[in-house]
Amino acid sequence: MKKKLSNKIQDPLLDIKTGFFEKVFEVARQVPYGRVTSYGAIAKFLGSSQSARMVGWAMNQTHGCKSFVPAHRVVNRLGLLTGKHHFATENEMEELLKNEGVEVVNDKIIDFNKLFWDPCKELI
DNA sequence: GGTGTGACAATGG
DNA sequence: GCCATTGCCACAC
Repeated sequence: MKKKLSNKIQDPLLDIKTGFFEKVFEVARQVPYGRVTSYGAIAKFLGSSQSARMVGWAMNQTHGCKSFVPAHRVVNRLGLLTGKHHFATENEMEELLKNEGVEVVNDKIIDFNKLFWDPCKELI
């Protein structure tokens, strides 16, 4: 039964068509422990700084991704956990960050500027 | 194949 | 400094 018509974006490794998701996942996995990054940073690293939305979209696929992607380390440029609602539980993202030593208050990362991890500079 | 949308970002008033 | 608008690419319908 080949019913994988709309399920094509289930495996990022197979998504070598565009390679966009693959890059997003790869970068996301390279985020060090206790550090965070923004969608724009990843988008910029991918060469599509204006397509930050796609990064968020890619994160949405991480749910169906077999490999673990630290999507909790990826937040918007304000350090706000905008994507927490997409996790299993809203607390999960916050707890994960706290577990890594990241201070989170009101779904916002404290010292986001300090914890910010820029793939363009760090991951080269 | 056109339209809408999406976990954003940058810009303008 | 905040609200509204625009841009952007890929995917779902």
